[in-house]
Amino acid sequence: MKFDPGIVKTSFDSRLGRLTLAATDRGLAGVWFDDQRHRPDDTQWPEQADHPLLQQAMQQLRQYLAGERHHFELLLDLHGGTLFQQSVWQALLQIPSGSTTSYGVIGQRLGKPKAVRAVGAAVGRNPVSIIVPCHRVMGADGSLTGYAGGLQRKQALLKIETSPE
Amino acid sequence: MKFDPGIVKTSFDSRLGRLTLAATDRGLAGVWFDDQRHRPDDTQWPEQADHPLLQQAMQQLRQYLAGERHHFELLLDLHGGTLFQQSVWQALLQIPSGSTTSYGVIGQRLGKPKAVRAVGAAVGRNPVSIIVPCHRVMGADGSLTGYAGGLQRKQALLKIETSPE
DNA sequence: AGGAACATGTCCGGAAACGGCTAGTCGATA
DNA sequence: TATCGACTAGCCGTTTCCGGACATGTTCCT
Repeated sequence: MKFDPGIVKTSFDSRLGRLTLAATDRGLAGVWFDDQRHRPDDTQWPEQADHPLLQQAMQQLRQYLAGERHHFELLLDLHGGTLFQQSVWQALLQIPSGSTTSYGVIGQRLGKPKAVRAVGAAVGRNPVSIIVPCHRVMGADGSLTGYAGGLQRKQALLKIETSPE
Repeated sequence: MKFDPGIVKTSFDSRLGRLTLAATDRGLAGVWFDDQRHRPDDTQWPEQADHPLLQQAMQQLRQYLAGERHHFELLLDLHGGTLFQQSVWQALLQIPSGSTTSYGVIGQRLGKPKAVRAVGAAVGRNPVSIIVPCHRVMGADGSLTGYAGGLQRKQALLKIETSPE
């Protein structure tokens, strides 16, 4: 995955582990757990903790993880990634908080009912964890399948979203 | 490769095999392992063991191989060889002891980024082994590629240069 | 005079492997 | 029967890997 040269980042510790956020001049481009899979090499990206968008994102994430917020209001930059991946990520944004769907359903919505595994792969490459809700995708039978940040975290996120208050 | 008619030579046994040294009145013109490739026919060259330059070279080589010396102070005569070859050999002299470079990098430095194979060929024709450090050239991926005196020796030389003391 | 061979590196195309899947089958249970 | 678990074979975009073609200066051989 390729990222803008003008990218900047910052990190903070959350209840689910340390998170790193990245932004381009087009919007929020990434949110990764430090130990998750498919994490890009961000060693060359300059740190800029006072970036306004990163500040907003950090605050909204804190609120969300505390159960005080259910959806995000942030400008996203999902330009990295192939066309197919982008369409999958867009589909993820349609899943309302508190509900889930399956890889097959997403494939159907994209008009490629048989590209199920490909959907799985694309979901796994989602660069903006939590905010682009890749954790709301389950197996067709409702089973907790996979998560780049570990099933533990996937379950925790779902629990936050379905908690009564 | 053509050599001066006034050339003289001498030989000695080293830790890495028997070495033959040759000098013209302009400087040290050659250092070859007896079993290496591209070795000139020196049968007609007169032996002159007490030649001062050859004596100095021999001593410095011994010190180097013992790890007691890291760079050489000798007058070199690299007139044999084409213009291109000479430019390559000059480039070799720029590589500091203890570090390495690649054939491609040398090509770029010479302004001929695509003449990589030619560089390889020229490096292989280096007449002054060890002192003109052709052994400090690796493949682009860091692989131990080739050496007229055998990869065994190439590795041994690199090890000497990177040894702590 | 002409062609092959070299101590390489880059690029490109195609083949194969790899997934955060699914639906179907087949026995083994209660 | 009805259900469940284990196993299988398709499905498909992406990534990775491998093989070939090409560029370049010199030498050696015909």
